[in-house]
Amino acid sequence: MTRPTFKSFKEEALKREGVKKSYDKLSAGYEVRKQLIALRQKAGLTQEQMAEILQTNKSNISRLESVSSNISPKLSTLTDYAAAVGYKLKIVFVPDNEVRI
Amino acid sequence: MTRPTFKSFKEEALKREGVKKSYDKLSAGYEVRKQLIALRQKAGLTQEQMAEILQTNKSNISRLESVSSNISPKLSTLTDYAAAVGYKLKIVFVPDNEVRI
DNA sequence: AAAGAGGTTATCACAAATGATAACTGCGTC
DNA sequence: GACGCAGTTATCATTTGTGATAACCTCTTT
Repeated sequence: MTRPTFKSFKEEALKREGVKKSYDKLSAGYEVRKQLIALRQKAGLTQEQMAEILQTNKSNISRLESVSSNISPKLSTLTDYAAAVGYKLKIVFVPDNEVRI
Repeated sequence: MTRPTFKSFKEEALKREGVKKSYDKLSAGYEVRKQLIALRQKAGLTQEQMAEILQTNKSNISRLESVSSNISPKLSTLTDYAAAVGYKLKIVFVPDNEVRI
């Protein structure tokens, strides 16, 4: 065998992609939404008040927080939301060493 | 004074928003892009190889990584990118206790 | 039971991110 | 200098997130 180069790397990558595509988008999104709700509630705000601060409508806040929503928000949307309650966003990339069955 | 309620909270929030709007979008985006590039390079991949894994084109990868780009990527875009190099995304909300002049 | 508060869902219009193609730069190599 | 490699930039088409409005649901209160 040659040393691990692009071809093998790509296969591994695609394996990850394939297995986790739907799962990831759901879980990542799910976690974020839970955090959004928690942040807002900790600040003691309603969706409507949140909407007022962010100069939008409560329905949009609801959609953003909604777990069943399968939209993938923009980074700036999350940043704005966080800023509205006095937080900032930190994006961390963690190695994905999970065992695949 | 009454206890701190929505009105005062909103004023503070808007202050944060106003001061940091442009700054935040730049800095947050800037940091992320630097991380993206670092991740890809650590994996020893070119933009073109990255594009192949993600089944897109190298120009799109370049745009995503480009610091001068003022787009705000979708969460799923970052997640996919990270997954391609064996990482997952963790989004942390940190209190923004910075001193404002 | 009527009214209000808090949240959800549907829909439409609009803005913005992404996909795709092509042309270009800079750089090293032959 | 021609060639290939890595990355950039511009442009257009398409997809998708977001803004806005309205109707609805569930509690709670009166």
